[in-house]
Amino acid sequence: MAVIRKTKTVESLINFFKKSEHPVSILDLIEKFDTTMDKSTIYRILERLEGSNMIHSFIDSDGVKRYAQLKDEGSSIGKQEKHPHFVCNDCGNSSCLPVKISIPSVPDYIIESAEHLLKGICKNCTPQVK
Amino acid sequence: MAVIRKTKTVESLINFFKKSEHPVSILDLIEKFDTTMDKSTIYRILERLEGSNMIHSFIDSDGVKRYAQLKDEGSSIGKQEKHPHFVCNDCGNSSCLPVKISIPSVPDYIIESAEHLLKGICKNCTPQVK
DNA sequence: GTATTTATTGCAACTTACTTGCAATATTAT
DNA sequence: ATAATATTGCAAGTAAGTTGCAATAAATAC
Ligand SMILES: [Mn+2]
Ligand SMILES: [Mn+2]
Ligand SMILES: [Zn+2]
Ligand SMILES: [Zn+2]
Repeated sequence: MAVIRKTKTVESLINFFKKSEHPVSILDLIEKFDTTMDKSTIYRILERLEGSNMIHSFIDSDGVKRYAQLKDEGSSIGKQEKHPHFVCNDCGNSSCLPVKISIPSVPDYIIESAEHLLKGICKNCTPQVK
Repeated sequence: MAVIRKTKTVESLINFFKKSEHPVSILDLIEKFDTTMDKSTIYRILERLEGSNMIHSFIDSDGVKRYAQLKDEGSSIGKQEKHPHFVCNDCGNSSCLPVKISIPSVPDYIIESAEHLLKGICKNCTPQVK
């Protein structure tokens, strides 16, 4: 993986990820940076950022790839090489989950890694008792 | 969901799934039935078969949807509403796994369902001791 | 600083998975 | 057999993602 130059477009994207609450799809980004950068640039930058582990991605249940920042030291999730992801059935937002899911051993298969997508209701969408 | 008519194309696909060892992508099917049916027909039939629970699908780690038959009564996996899937890093074949993965409870989230994609080496690709 | 090297960008053209409208056809119901 | 309607093939369309290339901007060497 080649050097990543600190161009304006790269910095905008990095800043965006620093502030972002939830993983976003490429189309979200293309729309958001509509006037500022070309979609091919966005595709290429995301590829580089992921390749150099500054962001990570997962595949949503409809096959859409979503990108999220790699949180920094302080964050509990930052350390985890791999973590499950969550998609809210209500608002559609997704999240990185700071939990570990254990895999049972499966006869005839050697499991090397796993991807988990949990679905349900996020905190924002949960009816609250006042 | 409307009635599913037993047309030649539908029967071909059902037969194919009955014999199939592994889940297949739509593109696999389009190629396989290249001369026999139109791709739009394949898309539409798969939709109907899945809608009436005769097949099921999952999303591969590269976002590709793969379809597999719903096994019949005898099969251990047939009964399971939900099961994890496996993709071999070596041969690329995928499988339905007849195991249950337990989900830890996650604070602030209500988990309603989960999709698991395990990756590793399948039996065929495992070096065997003679 | 200036010159040099090379990564990155925007643009337009392209590829391709997937969708859609519609008229013709095949199933199913009567 | 007739009528009703689900399904099909085809051709055209949509849109996500890719690519080549010349212009530009970063990083590096001087
Ligand atoms: Mn994550
Ligand atoms: Mn399965
Ligand atoms: Zn929500
Ligand atoms: Zn294998």
